[in-house]
Amino acid sequence: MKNLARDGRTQETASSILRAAREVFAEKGFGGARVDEIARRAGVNKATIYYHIGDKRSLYEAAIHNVVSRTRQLMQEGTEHEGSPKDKLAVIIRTFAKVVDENPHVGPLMLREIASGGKHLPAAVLSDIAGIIGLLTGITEEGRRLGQFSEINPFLLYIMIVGMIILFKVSAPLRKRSVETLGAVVDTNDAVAGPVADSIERLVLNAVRLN
Amino acid sequence: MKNLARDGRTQETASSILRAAREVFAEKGFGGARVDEIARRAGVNKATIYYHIGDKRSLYEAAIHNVVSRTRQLMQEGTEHEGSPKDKLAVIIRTFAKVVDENPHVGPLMLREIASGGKHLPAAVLSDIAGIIGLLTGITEEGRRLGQFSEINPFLLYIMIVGMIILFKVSAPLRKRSVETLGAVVDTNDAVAGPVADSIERLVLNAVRLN
Amino acid sequence: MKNLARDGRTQETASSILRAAREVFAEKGFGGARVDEIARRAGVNKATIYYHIGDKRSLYEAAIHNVVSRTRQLMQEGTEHEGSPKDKLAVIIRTFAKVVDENPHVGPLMLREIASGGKHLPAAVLSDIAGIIGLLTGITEEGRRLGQFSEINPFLLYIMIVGMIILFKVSAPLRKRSVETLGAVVDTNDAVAGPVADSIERLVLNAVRLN
Amino acid sequence: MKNLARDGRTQETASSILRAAREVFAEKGFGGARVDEIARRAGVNKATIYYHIGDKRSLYEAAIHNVVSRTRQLMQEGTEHEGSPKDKLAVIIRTFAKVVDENPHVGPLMLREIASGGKHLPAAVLSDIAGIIGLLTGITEEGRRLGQFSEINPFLLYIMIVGMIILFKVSAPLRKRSVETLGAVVDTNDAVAGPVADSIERLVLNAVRLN
DNA sequence: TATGAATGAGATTTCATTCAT
DNA sequence: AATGAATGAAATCTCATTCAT
Repeated sequence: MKNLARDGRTQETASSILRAAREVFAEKGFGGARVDEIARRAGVNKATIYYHIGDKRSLYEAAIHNVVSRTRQLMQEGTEHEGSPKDKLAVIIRTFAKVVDENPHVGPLMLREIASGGKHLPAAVLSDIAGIIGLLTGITEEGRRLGQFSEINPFLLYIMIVGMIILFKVSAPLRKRSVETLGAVVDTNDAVAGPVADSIERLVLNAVRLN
Repeated sequence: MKNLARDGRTQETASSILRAAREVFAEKGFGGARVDEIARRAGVNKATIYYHIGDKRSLYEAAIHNVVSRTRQLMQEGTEHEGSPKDKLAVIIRTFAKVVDENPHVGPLMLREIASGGKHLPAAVLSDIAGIIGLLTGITEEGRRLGQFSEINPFLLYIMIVGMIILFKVSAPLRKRSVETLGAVVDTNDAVAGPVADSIERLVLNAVRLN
Repeated sequence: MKNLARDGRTQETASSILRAAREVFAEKGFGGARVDEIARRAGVNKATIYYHIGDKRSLYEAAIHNVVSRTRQLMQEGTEHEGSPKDKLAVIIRTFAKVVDENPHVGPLMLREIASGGKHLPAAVLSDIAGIIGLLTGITEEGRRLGQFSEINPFLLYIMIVGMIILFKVSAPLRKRSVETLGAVVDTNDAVAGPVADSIERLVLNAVRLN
Repeated sequence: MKNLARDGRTQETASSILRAAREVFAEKGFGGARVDEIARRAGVNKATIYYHIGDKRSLYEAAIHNVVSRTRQLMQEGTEHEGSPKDKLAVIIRTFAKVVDENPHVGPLMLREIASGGKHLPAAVLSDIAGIIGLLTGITEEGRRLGQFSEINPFLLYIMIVGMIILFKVSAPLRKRSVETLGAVVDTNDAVAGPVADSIERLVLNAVRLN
């Protein structure tokens, strides 16, 4: 019992640190994030971060890994029981849209990582990404075998899906600012799951279908 | 005569600073960039940067404005003489692909800006972006009037075009690393102008056409 | 029985802590030593050190006292039954050489202490040193009374004996490194008991004899 | 003129930093020294140390090198014009005694370095030490050729000379404290050049002479 | 008796910025 | 127009120590 209680606390501390790290790294990027602020938001002493996780870069890697591996897992689970390749693609899109809606830090985190060419991605994360691409490869191959899909580069597909969803999501503030400052008439809706995901789904299915 | 020579040198100094700034900000982001490194890459003393341009933020804004305003200008010029909305869209896509191919720092710079919600975008840059969206709005409206396009949110279109091109471009190192580390079989081609831009063009035209 | 067993274990824990402390303080000095590392080498939790011994300074003092008092005791015992002043000096030299050979941490520990002027030496240690000097004083006085020794400052004698033995001992790595890096041709033997102690003995007896 | 003035200031800054570093490292050892205190004693901002010299370890190495290379140089110069091997040895002893008297930080610095086995000595310093040992090797070889000296290990000779002088010097506070605390009757004189160096000279010449 | 977790205080190092020249 | 030197402020990281269990 004692150990359970202790482990519970430890677990809690570590995950509140990771949560805070996700937030701050997403908002400011690696270089702009301050360990001090992460500690403050996690409600722990700065040294506690070093005790539980390690230096700033380890913290960053843990945060990213956390997010990406969960995303991959959800996608994998979601597609296990689906029938047609089309349905599987749809599930992937909707799953990712939901993840991004529910966790507002996924988008910026992944985007920044992409922007720096994944130069600092730890192997674990890279392998998660490869896992997702692997999923897509399986789906497109099955689609081609069944005569439903044209030939498509799974990496391009990955970028299309993940990229567009993330970009839509993270561009929300920009869209709002455009409206306010410039009077532009654009959608200022934040949610990507729902109509936006539907558009993207149609777009993607259009893109891969045999014509 | 003296003054002209001096101005010439001044001009040179300033633009080598801006070039270095683009590079470093693109690679590291605002927070990760070091004024020291920008000075080193520009081949000038750090104080010279302050003399010519100002503080770090001004330098960042100058670098980004530089890039975005040129992009907008090229798009505008390219579409002025084109006929159909379809052709105009195609020009925009190809222009941007070319810009991104020729200036490898545009992608990361813009991506990071988007990732932080454009929180720090100076008004000048915002208005350039609005200008581009305005271009797209004009094109889609014309397309609808002519019964060629379905209704489409110009901001979504902007994201589709700009986002996919940039994402493809910046993901080159990641794709390469995937290949090396994980044996994935993906396209490791860097250039986006050409076949990739063609794919994106088809995709976009598919997306906007009336079905 | 239980208590004895417990005491036995306690004893063990405490002495493994002291052993580790000697090691680390000898290698790194007081300022360079880390309580963390001492705990690791002792195979106990850091807090256990505080429970058994106290803070870093107490630990340091315990470690040094441990070493010096044992040295003094051995010297005293060794000279109690010897006859001539010369023999007593010889015993002191050989005893110290043996102590230093058997406990490689004595040298560095004492050397560092001397280097900082004994500023932090606890009274107990100082009194042990005084005891050793007292031994030497007794021997030189007896030697003078018997017309065998010239007048010699016992502190200088102490430094000669202790200093040279320690210096020879601790310079072993430096000698080795000189050989490897610079091709110097020097003795790289570690042991000081034996021929080296013999040389020092001759030197010291030469130094104190009436000429 | 401008440049000279500037260089003068730079030179001054750097050497006041090195002077302060010698002091503090000598008093506290590497681990116990604080960069803050070195900056304070040098009368400069902490960052200035990093600007001119680098991190703490570089600073330490610069300080040691500074001291040891000067010592070597003085010994070399002093023995160039002396005649007999005996005279040369005497010069070396007196030179070193003088150096140690005039620069109170040499002793502790070198002693601590020896205590940690020279583990962190930069090559430059090691080569200075080798130079000194080389000097001694030359002298003893000449002495043997002339039938004046017995065979003696130059490294042992180095330790005898350097070690005893340093030990006498740095033990001054300990001696004083012994007197005060324990009523011991020992020499509390600080200077090593003079009578003490004379004793050491006699001792050393005794040690190397053919008997 | 022993420990994992946590932390306050302080250490080293970095960096944007200024200034005299 | 340009720079080397210098720095204040703040960043990252460390570490001796304590506490609840």
